[in-house]
Amino acid sequence: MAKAAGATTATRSTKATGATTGQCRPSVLASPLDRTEAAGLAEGFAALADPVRLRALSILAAAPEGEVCVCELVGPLGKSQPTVSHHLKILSQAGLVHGDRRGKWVWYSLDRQRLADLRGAL
Amino acid sequence: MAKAAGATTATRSTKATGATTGQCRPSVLASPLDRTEAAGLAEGFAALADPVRLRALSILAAAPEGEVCVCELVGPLGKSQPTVSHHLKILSQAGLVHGDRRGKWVWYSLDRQRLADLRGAL
DNA sequence: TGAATGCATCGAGTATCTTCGATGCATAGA
DNA sequence: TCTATGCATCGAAGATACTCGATGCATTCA
Repeated sequence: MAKAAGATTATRSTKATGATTGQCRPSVLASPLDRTEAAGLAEGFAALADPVRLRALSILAAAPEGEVCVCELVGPLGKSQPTVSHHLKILSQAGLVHGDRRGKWVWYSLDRQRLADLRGAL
Repeated sequence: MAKAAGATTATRSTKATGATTGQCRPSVLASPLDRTEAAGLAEGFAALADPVRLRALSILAAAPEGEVCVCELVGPLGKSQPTVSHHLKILSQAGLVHGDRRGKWVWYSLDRQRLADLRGAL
């Protein structure tokens, strides 16, 4: 191998990519972004990488009381109840929503802080 | 079916979810978020939903000159050259990076505007 | 022109995701 | 207690995604 052995490498000096940022929260714009931070952020964005989940989030965001039960998501999302439940679980595991059981119903609400954290990573 | 037929539905009135937002750019926080907008945003977030791509973006962001050639990404990312090329293609199709061929090398740079658009959607 | 280098594409293997019907569990009401 | 309803989980089918070795194309240099 002997990669950048000086022979014929491109002329930019992109080595030692200025690791003097001192951030506490991971950010894509912060220099190297180690594997652990990258994996954590990727998990968060993966939760956002589906139209059904994005629409579910938008419905939650637009709910007057800030929460919506599952039965009221099934219709607007146009997916079966198990599918909606599945997506809510993914959003929940990503920390983007929280479910609160009240009687027969489970009310889901947005975690705007978590959303802000992901926004901050960009 | 006859869904919310008044029988035994949850007591929140989350119908007609306040569609008076008048946004021009799609946002998850804007009310219903139609299927087309959701699909577009999901594509963008899908490009961010991989640790290798996030680390590639962070390397580009930290590059002093704002651009890095592929050969300088292979080592730090710890992936094969075809794999790195594959991820760069996905980032490129998502509009997050741009490639500029100069001689033997292709220099990739970040599209910070596109990144800002995705951030704005959150 | 010929050899070498940088990058993209192809093809294949494996893993993960999306979706649904069937089923199970918990709660509410008769 | 028995029945009905809301939601989660299970199991399976089909579609996508990640990864790499092999290969091809373009550029540079001798």
